[in-house]
Amino acid sequence: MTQKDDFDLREFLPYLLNQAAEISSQSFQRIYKGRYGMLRTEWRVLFHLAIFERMTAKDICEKAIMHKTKVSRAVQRLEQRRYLQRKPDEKDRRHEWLTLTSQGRAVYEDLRAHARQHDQVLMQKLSTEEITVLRRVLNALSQP
Amino acid sequence: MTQKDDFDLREFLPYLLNQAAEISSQSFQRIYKGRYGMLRTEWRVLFHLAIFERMTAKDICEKAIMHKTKVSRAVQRLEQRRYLQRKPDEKDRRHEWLTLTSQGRAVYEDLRAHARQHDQVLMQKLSTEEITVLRRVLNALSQP
DNA sequence: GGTTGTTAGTTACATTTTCAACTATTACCA
DNA sequence: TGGTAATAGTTGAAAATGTAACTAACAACC
Repeated sequence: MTQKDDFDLREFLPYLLNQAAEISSQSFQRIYKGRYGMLRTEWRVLFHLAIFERMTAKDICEKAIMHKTKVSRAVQRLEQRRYLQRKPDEKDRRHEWLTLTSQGRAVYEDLRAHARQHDQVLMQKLSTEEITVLRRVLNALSQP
Repeated sequence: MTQKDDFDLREFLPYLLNQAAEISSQSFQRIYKGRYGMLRTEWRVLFHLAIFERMTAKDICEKAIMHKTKVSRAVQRLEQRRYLQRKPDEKDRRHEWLTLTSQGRAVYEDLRAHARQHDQVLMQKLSTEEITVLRRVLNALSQP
């Protein structure tokens, strides 16, 4: 098993990004899955609602770059657990406004604390300059 | 939909990494899916075999950080399409050595050309220094 | 030599995700 | 006004993934 081809996977950005994303997600998954039995789609929706306070499912799709069926199902499950509420828009009843309940907000605050801690650990592998560059670059790459 | 919380998702690394990985993967996915109906697991296995020439499924699991069932199924599908061959190890028949067929290699070469081109496009968004840092950092984060 | 443990890989089943079709509501425009 | 198009969101079936249990082959130890 010696390398033959001159193409180096470790330079191919989609591959590298996936690898890093996968690994950094796994440890955080243990937290939200272990504590609340949540899925990745669910914590993402929860976090967006906590941060933006009031959004429609469409808003979340765009911000989080998630497909609408994923969002729809995550919202359903969060609603079942009483982490969020829906209110149809009065003027355009195709829209539903989503907000967290106080219970949902409590879960968020707990997870946020863990997220911060989790990030600290990851960042210990990096210099402050690397962190700055990384964040800037990832944000740039996230604009499609 | 205005931001309320002081926690910025755009600083949370697992989130950022996922977002960037997702977007950068999508355009490449169009290529391998569109041209060969392949899945992400499959192009990854194909690329590993092309680069390392001869590996067992276990080797691929380790290099690519993929679960063995994913690898097992990707190998099955690649075999069905005659992209790879299996040969049981003579000395230890629990191992199977995997190699690409010439057909598999041709597919790889085609995809590799697209991968390079795809990477060029991504990198146009970044400076050479950012690219260097990004690769280094992603490799560091990929070590679990 | 036979029992127990380990390893490589597969399979079965449950959970998630994807894709396409669907409903309900509003917008557009002749 | 009426008819078509567009939009927000949901649902069902198919595909993919994750988890755990499984087989087959070898190792180690008594």
